[in-house]
Amino acid sequence: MEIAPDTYSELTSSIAAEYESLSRQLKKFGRFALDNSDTLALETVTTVAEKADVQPSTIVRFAKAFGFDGFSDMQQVFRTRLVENNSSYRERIHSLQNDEGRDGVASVLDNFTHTGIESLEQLKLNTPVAKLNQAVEILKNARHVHLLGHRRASAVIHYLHYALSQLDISCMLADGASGMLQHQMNRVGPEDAVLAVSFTPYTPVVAEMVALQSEKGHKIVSITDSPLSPLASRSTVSFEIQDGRDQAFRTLVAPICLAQCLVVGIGQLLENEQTS
Amino acid sequence: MEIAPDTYSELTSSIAAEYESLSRQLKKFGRFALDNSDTLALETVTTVAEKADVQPSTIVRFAKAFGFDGFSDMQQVFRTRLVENNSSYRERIHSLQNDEGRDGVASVLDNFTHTGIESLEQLKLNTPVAKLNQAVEILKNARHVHLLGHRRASAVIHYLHYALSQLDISCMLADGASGMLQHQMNRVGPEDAVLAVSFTPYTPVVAEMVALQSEKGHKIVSITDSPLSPLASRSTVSFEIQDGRDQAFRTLVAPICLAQCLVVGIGQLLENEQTS
DNA sequence: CTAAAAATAGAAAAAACAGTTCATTTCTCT
DNA sequence: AGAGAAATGAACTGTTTTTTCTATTTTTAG
Repeated sequence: MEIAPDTYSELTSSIAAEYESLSRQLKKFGRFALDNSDTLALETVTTVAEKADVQPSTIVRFAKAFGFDGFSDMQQVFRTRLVENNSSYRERIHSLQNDEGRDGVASVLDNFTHTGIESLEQLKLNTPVAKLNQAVEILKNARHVHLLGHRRASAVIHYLHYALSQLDISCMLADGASGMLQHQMNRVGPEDAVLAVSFTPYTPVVAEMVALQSEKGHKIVSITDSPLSPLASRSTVSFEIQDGRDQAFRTLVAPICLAQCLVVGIGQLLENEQTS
Repeated sequence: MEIAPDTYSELTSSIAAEYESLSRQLKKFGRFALDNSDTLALETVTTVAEKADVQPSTIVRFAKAFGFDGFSDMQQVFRTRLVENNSSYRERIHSLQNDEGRDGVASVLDNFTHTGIESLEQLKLNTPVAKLNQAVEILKNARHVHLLGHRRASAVIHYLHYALSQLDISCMLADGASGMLQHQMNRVGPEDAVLAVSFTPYTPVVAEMVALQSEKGHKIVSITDSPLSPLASRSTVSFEIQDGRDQAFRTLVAPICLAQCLVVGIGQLLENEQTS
């Protein structure tokens, strides 16, 4: 490496490109640097070294390996980034929320991050803790958890399938693959729980299944988008995530976040039981 | 002044409040400090002194007048501002995190909504529009889009599968169901594109598949979490979503949002073509 | 207008720091 | 398995940086 990168993105590219040719400690620090650019920008070598759990000399060697004079020289790159990042943020605030001047795919990004943030704020404000506790309790105690959701909701279901399995909770996708939905749902027993997810326009078959399971008296936790949803009235606990604005900006961000909360909530409960 | 402000906004208020009672040089520097917070955060006393056209000792006296130990102590306030401003942490924290005393599943909700918001802000700030355009272009022009992702990433893949299908884009899940991954990937042709999603710890088989497809010269768009990811180097376009903090709070919120941006970006392009 | 008090500038002392050197460990190739 | 090479860790050194101190200037009050 002869010539030092002079922008942050050049530096990350360089690190990524030469990563494999680096030695053990240099790799370790490279990873740290990419994940902690703020620290690199502000702290002293000694402090950075402590946080990255390497020797200060390693950091200087790292810097030299990428063509810098030393740590301070490299640090400039991280500092510049911090300032520029920051000023671009201010500019966006300045041009209000509609982000004038950004169009095409850039405005799409702005819009979705913005509505995503809004919907997370709504999620936090509108989700009753009692419901969360109830749902977590039901799911934790279930012999099997059956995951029901089609179309948009299938993303949420698949996340739950993965995450619950990690917690050693027995769960099965009722995704209707190969036309087996009926069979999959017939296996729900009285000690099981159904976790159903569905948004407008509610897939009829999902609504039917929920109704059926409800009649059988099975426990149902549902994530949906309105108290008027066919899922809401039939469920033991239902979370209604208001999507707010128009259909064009309906986002899965809040449902995914809620799903994650449920999983971690269960995880905590299980931990507590183990330690006690 | 007895107690030092510990946030930037507190400091500005203090300066404003006591401005009139300050001496000539202290006023001069106070004004400079308010107008050049970046300089204050990054440069040394000597440098700041030169730029502000005062003596270093003046700056130290200024700092002490506002209750700090000295320059370094005061500088911390400017530095934390630089970092926190980046995620507009301060503003959001007021609306979100005031809920101390919430514990159990309530604090889980608070934490995840909070980190979700942070990661969406990071997404918006750190996603180069050029990459977005490039990715959208590739996916739109592909004969078939092959969706590759396991474990946590499968949620993203399933969302994409649903959403791209809605746009009448031919896409196929390469989810490795029934051990068919190899076959599924063999069907990728030169006019196709692969959309791969993977996060730490990268599923080896996914990384292998991406490497293989890359060698064949096929177009690959990837969503991952670090420039050092095995996906990043092998892809035509790769989005690296910094997860920031510790594993416990890794969230799918940003990847899902990005996926949605890609889909809508493609949708817009298709619309424009129809109308023209 | 003068004297005392406050503020300021410059320099010198103290502290912190980056970068280097060298002994030790780890890796690699024969 | 052993010798040589490369990488690593720790202490050390020369600088830079911060802070304190003092002489000088400016301001204020009698």
